[in-house]
Amino acid sequence: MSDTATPAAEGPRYDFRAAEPKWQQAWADRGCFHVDDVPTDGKPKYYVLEMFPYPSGKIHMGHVRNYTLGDVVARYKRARGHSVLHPMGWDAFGLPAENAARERGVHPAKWTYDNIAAMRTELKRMGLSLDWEREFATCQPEYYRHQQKLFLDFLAKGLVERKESWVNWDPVDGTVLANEQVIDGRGWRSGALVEKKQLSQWFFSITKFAPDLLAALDTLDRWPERVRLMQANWIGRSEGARLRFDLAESAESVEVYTTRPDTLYGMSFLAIAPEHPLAAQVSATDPKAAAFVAECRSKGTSEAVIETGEKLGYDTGLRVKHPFIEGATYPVWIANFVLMEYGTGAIFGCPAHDQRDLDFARKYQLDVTPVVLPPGADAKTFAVGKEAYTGPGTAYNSGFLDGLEVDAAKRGAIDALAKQNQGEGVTNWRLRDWGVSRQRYWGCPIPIVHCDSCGAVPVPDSELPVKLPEDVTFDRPGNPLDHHPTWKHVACPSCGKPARRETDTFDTFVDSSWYFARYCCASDTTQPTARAAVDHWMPVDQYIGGIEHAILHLLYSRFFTRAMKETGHIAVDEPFAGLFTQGMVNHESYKSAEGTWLYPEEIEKRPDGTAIHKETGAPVTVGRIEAMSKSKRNTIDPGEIIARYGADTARWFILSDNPPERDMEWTESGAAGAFRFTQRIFRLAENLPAASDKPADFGAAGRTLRRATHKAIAAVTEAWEGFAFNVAVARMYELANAVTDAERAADEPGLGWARREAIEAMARLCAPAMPHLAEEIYALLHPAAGTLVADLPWPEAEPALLIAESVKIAVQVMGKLRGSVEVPPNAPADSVIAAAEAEPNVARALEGKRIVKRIHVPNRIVNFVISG
RNA sequence: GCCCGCCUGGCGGAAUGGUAGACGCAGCGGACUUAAAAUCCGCAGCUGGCAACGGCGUGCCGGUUCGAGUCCGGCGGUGGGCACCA
Repeated sequence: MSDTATPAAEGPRYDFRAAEPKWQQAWADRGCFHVDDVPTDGKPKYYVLEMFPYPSGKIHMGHVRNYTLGDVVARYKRARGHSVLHPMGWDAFGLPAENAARERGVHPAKWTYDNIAAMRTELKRMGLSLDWEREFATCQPEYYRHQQKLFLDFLAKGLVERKESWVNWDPVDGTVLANEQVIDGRGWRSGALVEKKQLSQWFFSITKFAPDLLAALDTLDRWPERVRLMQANWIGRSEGARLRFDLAESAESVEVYTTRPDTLYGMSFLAIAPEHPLAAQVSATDPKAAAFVAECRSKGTSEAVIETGEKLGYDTGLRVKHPFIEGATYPVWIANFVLMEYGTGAIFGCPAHDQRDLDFARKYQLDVTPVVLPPGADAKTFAVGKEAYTGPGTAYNSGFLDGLEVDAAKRGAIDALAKQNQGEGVTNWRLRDWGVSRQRYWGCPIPIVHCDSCGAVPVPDSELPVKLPEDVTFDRPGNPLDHHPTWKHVACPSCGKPARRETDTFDTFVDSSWYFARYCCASDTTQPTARAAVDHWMPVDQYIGGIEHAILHLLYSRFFTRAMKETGHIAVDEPFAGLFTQGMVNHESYKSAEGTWLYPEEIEKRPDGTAIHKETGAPVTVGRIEAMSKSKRNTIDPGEIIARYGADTARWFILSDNPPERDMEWTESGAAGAFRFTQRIFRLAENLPAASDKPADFGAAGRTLRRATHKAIAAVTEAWEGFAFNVAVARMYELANAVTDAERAADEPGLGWARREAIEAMARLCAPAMPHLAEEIYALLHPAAGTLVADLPWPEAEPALLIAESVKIAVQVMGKLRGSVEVPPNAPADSVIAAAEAEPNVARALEGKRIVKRIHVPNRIVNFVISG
């Protein structure tokens, strides 16, 4: 070592507790991360956005990961010469605030703003390169007044509808859930079993954009393929036919949607959803039918069915006529597997070519007639057993369709139906309109007044915002806005007579469907978006967040952006040009002998991997690694980690563990290892010799180190660029190892200069990940400069130093490695092959064989193909 | 049931079709220390061999190729999304 060793018992040399606040202050003082709404600096723009947090009160490791990833991108792009918009705010409406009000008597607003204050402090400790001047919370009237304006503009454009419809009622949250928000028959937030209930509510007409929302997925080439697939499946385009079946005994008819009109001749029944109007009609006079319908409703959507897999039906006794076969009629069943929300709420059953229909037919002994003959099958012997045939083939047993392939038969059937005026080809979508009415207090009021004379009347722009009243009580279930003694009583804006305010508030997904646009012009109080600013910054160049938002939030935001474009508030169609979905942060879980979950700090790990309870010494079961959750007590508080190791260590470990799109495991030893690294590179910086002029020539050690430095610059740049953040970290460890080697090498002229070069490169390369340490080291190297790393351009590798002095070529015989030879880079093939043949171990393998072929890949490999 | 992803040492993982296991974590051995901590040096896929050197090896089976973790086909496992979607 060229310097005295670290004295014993001395604390960490790099004092992050002093350094981190110091540099955070320096960045703030210089306004490093501020950008103008409409910049005039001529730099290319780059908008980095991480999904804004719900203010629960404390940040968790998922936030640390999310915001670290975003900060790496923001700082890197900034160094690359972009003007970077990197804002932060709060998704501040939502049920937890109301739950807190009900449980603890604290007002939702106070609870929310207190939480925001606490979380802002914690976030600021992370040292993120944010423009805090753009901060807002969606619960501020200054934000939601513009949202109300957007709603009114959408309404005027015909993008909002009020519909009477069956809704999912969450009895615990006392709120309506969109179908998309019901999971296994339970509310996605409350977990309560959902009941069906009919309500009148507001819908955004997202289905009007279904074709475009689907088609435009192809343009999102910087989105993960699987997210695009998930959205495509969710939108669910299908081609089929809508056709009318006439009832045999009356003039009425039933409309059916099918994707397989080619199998009409294989029909054996017609089935309708329990919510279908015809089912209600039958139930009116048939108590058994009524009982069956009631049973289906109380069973909820799917859970019981999933468990039993049983398809249940009730034969109404009604019969329908076949559109093609004169005189043929089929029974009409009410079936629990037919969805009212999809297609027309009625299907025709062709058991031979649909598995569900087949299961149903077998259960109730209905006919199974195959009408599609698989290629090569014999029409006389082909039969359907327990598996429906859904593959390609030729129509048979199908009258005029006989002999046609599936696609041709579909067209033939549709043409015939159209000719008879009984049906037509249609495109069907799985996507449904977005119901946004919520019967709760802590949300954005829907700016509508209900008048007995005029109906639903929009609140005039001049009266916005419709503010939430502050004096509300939570002493009974239901919506406090509805209970409020005066708030809802207003004069009709249209006729002036007494009328009532809409007491529903918006789904909080509305708040998060346009916040990214608002950030661009957060200080403009007059309008939702200032076009010059929004047109400059949008779309978001890199959006980063959890995969759990792959469908709803992203799809709603895509809809909102289109609706805002139609109403003149934005120029783009797509809000997010680039999307990155991060994995979860997991941790081991621990259980005591009594079966209770234990916090990580309550246990002590032993070298063999087992664990004991710290206080009692009792053995502890080390459970599986799973998502951090309060109930499992396997949470790690980022605040404590930052207090103990500093923000840079937390950021570094979270980047280093694994690729950012995968789930990671937070480990104590990994965090400690990251901390050691921060100390190590600081020590390498402290041990540097004094600055000197760049020498004309370097010795062997100096040349080796300089090559390592410039290779690292190239490799880390590529890794940051490609979201291979764990690889970037690995390359910096390699550089640190190279500096350590140089530190230990015999001194030679210029080596000190090379070491300083390496450490300066290290500081600047690691700055996106460890910005405080980077500043500290840079200041150590340039005490008088007064320059911040945050303001420096990105380092460039010298191309000449990326070329190795010699390369090691692997030599294979028949694809098996037999040795290697050291040759100059780009050496001529002849000389490389000659050297390879001469290598002793290779020569032995070649002895007595005939070389059939010599393969030479420059700078990489030689392979001999031999015979005999 | 449908759709998607993933599968590499004890662990996280690296690897434009070209020396599999970089880098880190954990581990082992050593140096320093009265001792510990910290730090530094070294070892480390499995297997045979004293060694030189060999055999096997990226979930399994096959294919393409001079050469496959990587490309293709099939199978298995695992994780996720959606789900009676007609």
